[in-house]
Order: sequence, then structure tokens, then C-alpha cells
Amino acid sequence: MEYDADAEIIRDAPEPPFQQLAGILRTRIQRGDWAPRRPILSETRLCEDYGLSRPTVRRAIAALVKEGRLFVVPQRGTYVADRSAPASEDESAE
Amino acid sequence: MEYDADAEIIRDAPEPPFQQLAGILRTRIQRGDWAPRRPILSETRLCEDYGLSRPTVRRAIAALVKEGRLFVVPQRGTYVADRSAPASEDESAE
Amino acid sequence: MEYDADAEIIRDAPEPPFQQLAGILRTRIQRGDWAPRRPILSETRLCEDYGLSRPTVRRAIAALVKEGRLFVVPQRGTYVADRSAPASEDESAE
Amino acid sequence: MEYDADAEIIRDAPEPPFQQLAGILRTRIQRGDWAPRRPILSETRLCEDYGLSRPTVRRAIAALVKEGRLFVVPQRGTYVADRSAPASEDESAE
DNA sequence: GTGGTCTAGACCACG
DNA sequence: GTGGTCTAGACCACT
Repeated sequence: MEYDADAEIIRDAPEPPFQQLAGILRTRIQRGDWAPRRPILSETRLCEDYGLSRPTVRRAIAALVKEGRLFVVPQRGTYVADRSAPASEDESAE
Repeated sequence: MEYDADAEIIRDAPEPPFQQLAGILRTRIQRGDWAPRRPILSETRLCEDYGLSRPTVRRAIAALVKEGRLFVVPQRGTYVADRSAPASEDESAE
Repeated sequence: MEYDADAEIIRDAPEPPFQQLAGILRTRIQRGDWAPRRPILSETRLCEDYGLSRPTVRRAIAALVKEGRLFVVPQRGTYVADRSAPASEDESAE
Repeated sequence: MEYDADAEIIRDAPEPPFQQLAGILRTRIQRGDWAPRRPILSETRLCEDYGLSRPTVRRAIAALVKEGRLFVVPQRGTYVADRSAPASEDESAE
């Protein structure tokens, strides 16, 4: 499923919030909101912007890390991977 | 990770500035910018050239000293070690 | 040098603030302000109570950890060691 | 020989400048310009205030350290000793 | 001029 | 909320 880069989180949608956020971020990365090897928004900032809790935000990030689109540097930040659109994987399935 | 000898410091990068500087200096030493037992640039000069603060520059130097590529003579300067390319080690560890 | 458990930090003193704080905490631990295996004040709290910055507080804690009087549990807190008064050591050395 | 606390350095006096400065500082310490365990002026500042070179200033300080009136903390500063007027010693002779 | 030391503050991931 | 990390700048003695 695709997501609009400027979509908002819909609480009672069929997809859980963390999946919606992952979809939004995936689109924003592909759109080029952040260049490879550059930091995306901090977890705190994502919480504020999308009205989500920390665990939810972390779950979305974890999904994108698993897909190879992001990588986390401990105590420093979350960055866009060099090859931001790796081989297609189970993006919607989980 | 390798660094170009003429690279500039990128604030936003996943690697912190002190690590980038260490990488640049490591490359410049191997390239032969300074002969063994000859002083490299002063800490003050490195601050100016790379737009960094003293502590950041000192941290980079400390890493190269630990690797055996440089040695510091208190109140006199920082020098290239005789054997400037010792066995590879964990260059990212602090 | 000994420190009063209720002493304040003196900026101008020959001993740097981080050393003064280490001395104060050392005295408070020996006095029994906190029981073994119980947390001392958080770093943030110590900053407020003594008017110091985080790095200064952390440096004092690091000294006491090195002495075996405290131990740090990452992301959880700083605790008094079981045997809170180990053999005397070089308390001024860093 | 005693010196006025507000005296200036006289180049062609019988006493060399470093001795004159030592005398002035001795008087200022006894007068209480700086409390015990508090820093006096930095070497750089003394150079400026009295129009002397660094070696000259350092020689004056060394004399007062030898007398037990001052003590130097490496890389930190020069401080007034706790007992600022110890047993009389060879103050003018050298 | 050099390197040495210390304090400061902001940002982060993490539980 | 916690501790972890990093950069910044001022001041010092010293050669």
C-alpha cells in the first residue's frame, strides 16, 4: 500500500498507526525529503509531528531499518541509507 | 570508512566530525603530506582549516596517537610517527 | 583533601569543580546518604543542586566509579557500590 | 627591602625588575589583595600590568613560591598559600 | 607560539 | 525520565 507523503495518521484505519507512519516515511524518503547519509527527523520530533507515542514511532523506524532504507547510529541519530530503494521486500506484509 | 585527503567536514553526517577529521588526517599521513618525525599542523591551525573547535581537533589527534600514527610532544607539537602505517586496527572505536 | 558533605562548589578554588563535587559525594556516600545498591541523585538533579553542567557532573561520577564507590547502569541510574569504601587510592588523579 | 603595593617597576634601579615585582606582590598578598586559596593575576596579566616579559614574571612568582607564599597548580593558575606569611626567609637575598 | 585543562550546552536514543 | 555523545569556547602554564 502506498501512502501520501503529507498524509496524517488515521486512528481507526485498518492499518495500525506504526504502519501508516512507515508508509509515509517510505514515500518521503523516495521523494527525496532527506538525502542519503543525512538524518531524518528525530524520534521526539516525529512523535510531535504525527501525534504518536515513542514506541509507535520506534516501531515504524525499525520497519524501515529492516527494509534497508534507514540505519540508526546509537546515541546520534537515524539516517537515510545510501541506497534508499533496495530490492523490493515485504513492505506491506507484516 | 575511507576519507578523501581533501574532504571537508560534514556536520550532518552519520560519522561525527572528530572521526571525519581523523580519517582525513590518516589519509594525508599515508599520502605523505608530512614526513615521519616532522610536525603536522598545530591544533590551532587545524581548527581554522577545518572549522572545528579545539576539543574536536584534540579528539581526532588522540585517536591517531592511539593508533600509533602520531605522537605528541607537550608544548612543542604533534609529530608523525616513524612507522606511520601500523597494522590495521579498530579505527572507529574510541 | 577532604570535603564537607554540605559544602558548596567554589569556582575560584585551586581544585576544579568536578574534583570538589567528587569529594563531596565521596563524603556523602561514606556518611550513608545513600545505601549500597541504591541510586544516588540523577545527573540532572546533581546539575541543579550544585549549579554545574552535565559534563562536569559526569566527570565527578566517573572518578568515583573508577574508585569503585559507584557503578552506572546505562539508561537507569547511578548506584552506590556494595562495598562503598574501598582501599584508599589516588583520588586526585584522573 | 619593602615595596609599595602600588609601585611601578623601575628599570635602572639597583634591584632587578623580577625582585621589584616579587616585593610588590609580597606586599599585595600581605595587604590581602587576594584571599588564601584564591588565584592571583595570571602571568599574562602581570606582564601587561607591569610591562614585563614572561620570564621575568615567572622568576618573581618562583621566588614567592619558594617563600611559601604562593603555589602553582599546573595548567590552572597561581594561588595564595593558606598561611600567606610563613617564617621569615631570605626574601631579598638571592 | 604551543599543547593542556576545564566548563558549558544541545541533541540524541533508550527504557 | 535516564544516561550517552558530541561540539564549543575560554583560560591557563609553558617553551
